[in-house]
Amino acid sequence: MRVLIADDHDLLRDTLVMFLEVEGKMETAVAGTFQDAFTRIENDERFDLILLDFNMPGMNGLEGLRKAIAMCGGQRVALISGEATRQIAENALEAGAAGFVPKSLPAKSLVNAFKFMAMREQYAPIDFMTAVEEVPGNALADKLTPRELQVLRGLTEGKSNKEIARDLDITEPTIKLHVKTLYREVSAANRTQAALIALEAGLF
Amino acid sequence: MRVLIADDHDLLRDTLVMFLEVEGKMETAVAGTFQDAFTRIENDERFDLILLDFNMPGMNGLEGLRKAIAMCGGQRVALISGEATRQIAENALEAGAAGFVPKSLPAKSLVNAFKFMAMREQYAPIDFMTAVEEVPGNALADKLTPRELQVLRGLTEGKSNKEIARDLDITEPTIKLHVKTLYREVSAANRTQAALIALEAGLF
DNA sequence: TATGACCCTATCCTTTCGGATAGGATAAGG
DNA sequence: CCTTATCCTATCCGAAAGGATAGGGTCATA
Repeated sequence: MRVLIADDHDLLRDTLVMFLEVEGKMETAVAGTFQDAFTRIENDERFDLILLDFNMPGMNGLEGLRKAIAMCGGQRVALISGEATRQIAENALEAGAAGFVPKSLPAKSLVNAFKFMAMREQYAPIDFMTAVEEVPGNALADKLTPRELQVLRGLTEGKSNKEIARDLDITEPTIKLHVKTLYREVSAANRTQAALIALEAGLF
Repeated sequence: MRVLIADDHDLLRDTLVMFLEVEGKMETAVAGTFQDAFTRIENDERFDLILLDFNMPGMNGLEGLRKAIAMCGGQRVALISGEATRQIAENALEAGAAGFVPKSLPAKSLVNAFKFMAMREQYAPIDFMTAVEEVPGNALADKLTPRELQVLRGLTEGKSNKEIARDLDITEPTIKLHVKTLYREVSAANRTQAALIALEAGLF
């Protein structure tokens, strides 16, 4: 089984390669940037699994994932990340990724996940996908109406009510109302706190 | 040589442990949260090196580092991180850390760095420490006076001018002055943006 | 001793926020 | 049909925030 690992953290890459070769009897190839990975995919023979880091240089989030999936017809492409949210994982799976692997996964599970994905199954750790969903404090997005979420996004961008009003093409008084009710719903005392809380919760 | 590795990414921890034991002939112990690490330090025998992840649960940035250094008298405590900025690394070293290890370091170098730190030397990768320095936008903390930094911290906590004034035991007009000048220095249009910029830059 | 950097206080004024309240329109569901 | 939820508009008012300016104090350094 042949695996390509693309991650800008040499430390993880080096140790992971060693682990996969010893424990999983896998052949490995590595890349440190998206461009690296890209050229390897173009030139080398086929891989049973391609692992792309979400935060690596050139990756540009899900854009890189989509590009990779599109260009290496049929080869399995999975996402790996230490920081990504459940939302991102879901989007990746929707985009046709072979799976999502958080770095909080034990190394042994990783080997199993790899084999699973190479068999053309879609993988994502259940606890990761469900955990965040049912935490009440983090169901933040569900407590807000679509409109309030749009307003909240504006707050997280440091915009004034007037600016948000212009962006959403509604009047400022309306924005103020949404802002006010939104404060209650996320337990914020002012717009800065609301922005911080939203970011903390992984929204946007 | 005995090493404690505290990181919430099982994947890195597992593979790193294996690597260190095989390549570096080191004994390892692990922890997944700051609390875990804390109890291990309290109960276990002494370590030649303790490695703390900057982003792990309970760590709270540099606060956890300081706590660890203070409580395990004489033992070497180093910081590891995949995302931290040069600024954070510098602060860590100033706080008395044995060193700073970015996850972009090759695994082989890591073994050497560990041995180096265990010999009571202070370690930080030169390229990492110099590279970011010449980016003008990231010298953020250096552009602000100590007082302005205190005020900025208040902003990142979503506090009002009045609250900040009470905290720092100075009058509100003074806070407003610092806030205003601070905006110019970090290129913010309002307090929310200032808070976001500060957090983005890795301050606090 | 003089200059400059930093910190503090203060006043004035305008804009923005944030809260309270009172409506109206629409769509979904009992 | 009525209720409820959501989104919209609007006005009023007090409290913050933000900008401009004018001081005074300390301390290090030239």
